[in-house]
Amino acid sequence: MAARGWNAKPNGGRVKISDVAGALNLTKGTVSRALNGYPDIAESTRLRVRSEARRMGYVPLSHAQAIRTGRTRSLGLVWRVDSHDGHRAFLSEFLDGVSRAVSERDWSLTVSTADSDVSERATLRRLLRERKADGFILPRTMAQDPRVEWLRKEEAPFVLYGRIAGGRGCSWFDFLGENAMRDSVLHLHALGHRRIAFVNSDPRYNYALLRKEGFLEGLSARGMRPDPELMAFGAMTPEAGEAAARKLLCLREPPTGIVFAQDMAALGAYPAAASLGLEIGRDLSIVGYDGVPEGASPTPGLSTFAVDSRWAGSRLAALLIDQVRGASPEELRETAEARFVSRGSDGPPSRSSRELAKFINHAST
Amino acid sequence: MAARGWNAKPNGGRVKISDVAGALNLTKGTVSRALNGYPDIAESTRLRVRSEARRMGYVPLSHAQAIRTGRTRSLGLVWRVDSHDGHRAFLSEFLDGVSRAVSERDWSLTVSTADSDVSERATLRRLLRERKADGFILPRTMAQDPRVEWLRKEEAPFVLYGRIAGGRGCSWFDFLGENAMRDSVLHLHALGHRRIAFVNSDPRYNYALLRKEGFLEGLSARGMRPDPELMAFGAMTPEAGEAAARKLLCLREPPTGIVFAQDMAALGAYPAAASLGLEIGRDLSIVGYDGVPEGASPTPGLSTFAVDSRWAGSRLAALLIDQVRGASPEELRETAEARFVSRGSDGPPSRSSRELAKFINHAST
DNA sequence: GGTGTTGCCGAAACCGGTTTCGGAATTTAT
DNA sequence: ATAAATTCCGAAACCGGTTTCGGCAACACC
Repeated sequence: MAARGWNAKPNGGRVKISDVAGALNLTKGTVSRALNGYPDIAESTRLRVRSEARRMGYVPLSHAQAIRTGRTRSLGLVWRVDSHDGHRAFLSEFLDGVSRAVSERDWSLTVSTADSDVSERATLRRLLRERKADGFILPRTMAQDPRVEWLRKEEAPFVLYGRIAGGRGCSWFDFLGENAMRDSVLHLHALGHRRIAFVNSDPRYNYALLRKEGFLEGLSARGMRPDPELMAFGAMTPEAGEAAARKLLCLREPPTGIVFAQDMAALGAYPAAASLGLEIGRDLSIVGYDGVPEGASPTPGLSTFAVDSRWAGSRLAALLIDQVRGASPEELRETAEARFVSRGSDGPPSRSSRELAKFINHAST
Repeated sequence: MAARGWNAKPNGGRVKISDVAGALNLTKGTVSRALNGYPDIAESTRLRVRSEARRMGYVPLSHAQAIRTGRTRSLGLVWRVDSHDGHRAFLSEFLDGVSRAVSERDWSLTVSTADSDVSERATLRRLLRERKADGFILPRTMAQDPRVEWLRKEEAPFVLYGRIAGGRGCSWFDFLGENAMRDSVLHLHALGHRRIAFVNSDPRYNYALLRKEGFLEGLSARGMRPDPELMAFGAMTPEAGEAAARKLLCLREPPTGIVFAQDMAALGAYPAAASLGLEIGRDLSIVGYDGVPEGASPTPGLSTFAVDSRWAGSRLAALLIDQVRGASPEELRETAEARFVSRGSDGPPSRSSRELAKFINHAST
């Protein structure tokens, strides 16, 4: 029969630190130090305080703490809404990952949007000045990322979604897209493809550089030498992907397999192939990257390396919280592998490159 | 030559209220009252304070205010990630709308996710107890919405995205989906369609009920009487939409036009039609609702009533802030019309219903 | 048995605001 | 001219925590 029901809920019903202190015949200062791990509290007292606080359901008001500590126990996320790449499709899952990690630790998440570098900077500044965030999650790392410089100068904690070259003092989480690109090449080679193209995305993003390396690594691992004609870049939409695919297929030696750095671009290969009378998965094999849900719709489905955005969000939040709590940034780096999802857009080539060229010329005349 | 540069930035560089007070030879209490519109401040003083505060770039720390006022100047949004309907596609734009409205007013947005009613409730409770949000935006109003009851009991401000029947003390923003449904019927009728079906979404959502009303209203406005066989519901995905469309088309008197309550379901009509040898826009006309980007991809594109999610988010945030500031909830209700986007999936019927039935039977045998 | 240490906690200042209270100066009423 | 009411601001308490400081015991040391 534990003596429950003693708390008369005088104010809004919330249990405050002085309530806990009163119940234990301690002062609020002592309770605070006990809960925050100060060394000048007897271990026995600390335990008493902990259990009583839990029993009473005491949770400190983060903004009341913030006034003294300057920290709000909240993370900031500024989402770019101007670009139309495939990332937006993952927002829901990414947010979910962040939100879970954050909630589990009794932190919270402040979200804002921005439509340009300028407004993004302004938003970061505002959130920081008003202490709405103790640190930031920065999606889509760029090769030259102005946010990094600025946050470094402000001494604000941050984690990058995506690695960055020479990232002194930077934390990140990233998927090893280069491995996926390499494996795509190996996979297509194993299926019999000998002429493999690469459609990259915008090289301003750091991951694009890495994925290109991976693609080249795959080629050289199988003794194929890179052909500049087979390397395109800047494709982040179905339209751009379609144009790139069409251009590649109209070469004198067209590829029988194309590796795309992004699913959204890879989806453009479907209309491109259709307009040339090619069947995807037979006449032309394609492999994507990202795992967007739209990849499951076409026939055959898009084989791709799927990325777990929820996991990314979750890890980024965890890393950032650790950093705010004092961990050294450079030790907070994690990577993971994308997972291959076979759906039918890849298969043994029905024709060699030369035969394919003939077929295409025939069909289009 | 205004005397700038006087502020020596003793602490973290932030201008605090006592700095403003010091610069004006006033006390911080007076400055606070001046800025917050207390009546016992001379108008001349108020102006001096305002301009000096602006000049110095003073912005109060919301969590420092919160400790006394209990309000954080932040909105809460709990996003459901369990269901797979079309709404998730709009998250990015919706967030952008909310974020803009919120930033303009120097408020902020706390986002969390939930995957069930239980966890949503728990999240709301947590955000409220920790004062992470002064009020909530509730997406996707349900006909019987437990969140409404609960928040009412807690006396927490909230706004609904979607109307609710008998919404005593409720604020909302909503698009008049019923008008879109009605207009879809009128539009198809004007094109010559005389047998028009309706594929609704989950009737647990309140908007589904309204849209059904709108559809029926359209029928009766043109003297067509509703046929239960032509009314389906529960379709929120392409798969479900496909099944519903296929079932409708295999009726003895199939519809020549189908009105879908959601684009995501309408997209299922494409494979359904293709498998029966029907050409969309000629043999079968369809009209959707929502305006998801995927609707532009198929051939022909999906004609639909597009909803401006950014605007919705923006208005909801504005309404909620007004409510937190003291406005009466029932006066904070707004609606808007969805905008018709013609893309080709609607057209004059190539055949009558009877002829269509014959054609389908012929093709499938 | 005095004298340092050490362990542990209470008291009080503090963070950056808001709000109450009281009183001086000015205006209005008598 | 005096009393009463008003206007307007300073002083100080307050919100719910954190952090510093000092001192009382208990213990160790010589």
